[in-house]
Amino acid sequence: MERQSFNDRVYAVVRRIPRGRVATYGQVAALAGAPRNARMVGYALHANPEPGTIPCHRVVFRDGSLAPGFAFGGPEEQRALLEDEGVAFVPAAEKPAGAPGWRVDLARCQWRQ
DNA sequence: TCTGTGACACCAC
DNA sequence: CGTGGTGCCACAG
Repeated sequence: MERQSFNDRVYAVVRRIPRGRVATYGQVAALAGAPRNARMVGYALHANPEPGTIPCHRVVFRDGSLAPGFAFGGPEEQRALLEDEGVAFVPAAEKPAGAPGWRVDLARCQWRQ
């Protein structure tokens, strides 16, 4: 049972993310029990995303952006999902560049236990 | 058994 | 301020 790999624990944390809220890889990693394993979190979701069970689209970068290219087929699709859940977005002009044009407002929608 | 790799995060220049 | 490189740890071959 607790024999579950780190990967499985990550899925449990991601599943805990409430709708309309987002969490960063680093936060998920911390909740999983490894603040330094942020990389592992992404690897875990990509290794076994279990579509429909794990809302990986609620997991974003520390900057509020998403994984370019590995999202559901486009960050645009993910943006639509998050917006539909009630997540607030901010234009890239509001913050440093780097994102495709928008970013999740972590200040308002970052999941807090 | 060991090596390589990887949806990140942080620091340095 | 922007970009690049490194570090971390666990899983897969």
